Amino acid sequence: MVVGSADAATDRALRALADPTRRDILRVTLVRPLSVSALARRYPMSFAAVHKHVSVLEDAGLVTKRRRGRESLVHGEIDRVRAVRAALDALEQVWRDRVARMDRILAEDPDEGAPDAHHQR
Amino acid sequence: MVVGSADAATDRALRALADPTRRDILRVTLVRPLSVSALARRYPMSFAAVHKHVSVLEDAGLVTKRRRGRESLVHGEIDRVRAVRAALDALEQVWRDRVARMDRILAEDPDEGAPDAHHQR
DNA sequence: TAAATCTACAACCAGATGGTTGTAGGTTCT
DNA sequence: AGAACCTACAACCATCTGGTTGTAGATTTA
Repeated sequence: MVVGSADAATDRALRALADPTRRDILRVTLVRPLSVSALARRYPMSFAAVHKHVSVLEDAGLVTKRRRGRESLVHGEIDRVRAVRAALDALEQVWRDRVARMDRILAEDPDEGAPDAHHQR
Repeated sequence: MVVGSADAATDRALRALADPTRRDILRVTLVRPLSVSALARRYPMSFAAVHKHVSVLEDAGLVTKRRRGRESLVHGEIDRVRAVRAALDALEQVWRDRVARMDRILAEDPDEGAPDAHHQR
C-alpha cells in the first residue's frame, strides 16, 4: 500500500526486471520464443529455478506462455516493457517541469503566452 | 550473482524503483530537495523506515544527500533515472532488431534448444 | 508399450527486505 | 545551558525471494 494510487503492476514489472537472469530471459524471448527447458539450459541453475523466474516475468506481464505440444513457449512482451519505460518517462517529465518552472521564475520571461515549451528534450 | 555481473548498478536501481514509497520520494525530490524528516512526515511510517528507503535510493544512485546544518537534503538524480531508461531502451532495440538477430542465431546454431551455454554481453 | 522429455508444483532453506522500537550524538532555538 | 529537532544506526521480527530437491502428470519418441 502506502502512497495512495501506486500501480502494483509497475511494482511487479520493475521488480521482475531487477534481476539479471530475468532480464536475460526477457532479452532472449523478445528475439524469439523459447521453451522453459531451452531457457533453463542457458543458465547455471536448475530447471525449477528458471521456471520460477519465468513465472515472475509472467506475473509481471513481461512474458506470456503459449502451450505447444508438451512444451510451453515463452514470448517476450514488448508492450509491457514500453509501459515500464513510460513510468520512467513520467519521472523525467516531473523533473523537466521543475526546470521549466525554475526557468519561468528566474527569467521573468516577458513571453507569457507560451507555457514552457522552450525546452528541448 | 548469475549471468552478467556487469549490471549490478542496473539491478540496484530497478530494485529501488520497485516500491511506490521510494518512487514517490524520488518524484518529490526531483522537484526540490527535502530533508529526510520532511519526507518522513509525508508517509504513514516511522522516520527510520523512510530513512531506510532513502538509503536504498542513495545506494542505487537515484538520490544524493547534502548536509545542510543539522538536516541532510535529499536530491533526486535525474541522470540515474535516464540510465535505467536506457537499459529499457536497449531491450526495445533488441526487439526491433529481432529479425536480424534471429537470422544470425539460426545461422550459427540451427538447433532449437542450443545445449551450449553462450552467455550474453 | 516403454523410455525420454517437458511442465508444474510442493516442501524446504538461507539470506534479503521492510517494517518496528530504542538509543546516541550533532545542531538549532530559547 | 537546556530543550527541541534531526540524523544515524542497532536489534529485532515477519514475510518475501531465490535457490534447492523431489514428485507427478502429460506428451513425444524409440
